[in-house]
Amino acid sequence: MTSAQTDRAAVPWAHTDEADCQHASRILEIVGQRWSPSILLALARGAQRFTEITTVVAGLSSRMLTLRLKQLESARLVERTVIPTTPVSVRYRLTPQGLDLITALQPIAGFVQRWEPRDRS
Amino acid sequence: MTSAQTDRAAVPWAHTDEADCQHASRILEIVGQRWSPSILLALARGAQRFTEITTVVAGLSSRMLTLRLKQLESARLVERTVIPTTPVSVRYRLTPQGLDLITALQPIAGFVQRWEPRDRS
DNA sequence: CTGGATCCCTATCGATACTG
DNA sequence: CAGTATCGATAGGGATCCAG
Repeated sequence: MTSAQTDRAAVPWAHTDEADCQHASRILEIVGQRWSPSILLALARGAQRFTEITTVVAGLSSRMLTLRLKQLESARLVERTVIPTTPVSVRYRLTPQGLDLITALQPIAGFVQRWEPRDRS
Repeated sequence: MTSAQTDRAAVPWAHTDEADCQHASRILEIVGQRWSPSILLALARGAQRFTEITTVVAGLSSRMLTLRLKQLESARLVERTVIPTTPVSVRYRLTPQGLDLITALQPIAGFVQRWEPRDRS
């Protein structure tokens, strides 16, 4: 129990190096942004239209949604499709990568449920 | 069911509700902060002293470390222990909750390795 | 060694108004 | 419907200096 009482071979994060951490940080900084989780959740649940997302996510302005969607799109988590009707409609969908991220985020939900004080009525 | 073509019973995030999302957002906003992942990683790998962390995490100033540690502490992810030597030394450790968070963050590392383009310029 | 206090610049956000 | 433009307030972050 001197410096590291943990077994490096047994714990998965032991061989997470700085480079991985940098990469993970970028993802976490995107996902950690305000509104990002809510937007991803909305998309995961089937929302596709711009206005639909602003409706589902309470308090989200169109301005912020635009900003977030651009980020998520350049992170290749969300795909934007323009359908040339009149007027044009735009559809947003999670990419396979985005879906994978949602899956990777699931343990966080579990963590929250384990530790967050549940108010039961 | 309305417009969701997904099977609610099959996909785990389907029954993630807004409340869970709010809770998860708070965690993600903390973890997504600049330096937070690096600090958590440093602690997970055995760093305990203040200066040790600033050394391990390149570019991290004492000011930012102070701020982040306070956040992590009030989120109950990190525990601060003062050892009354002369001069006093302070030890930071991950709480069980903090360790659990690290574990919950592991899939993110997996995600990154799956999708991040390996840089071979 | 472990921070706290300032300064100062920038990024971010919300509100509002406007457009094709 | 799906955004863009602008503004003002605030929060974040780096640099620097200081203190117990």
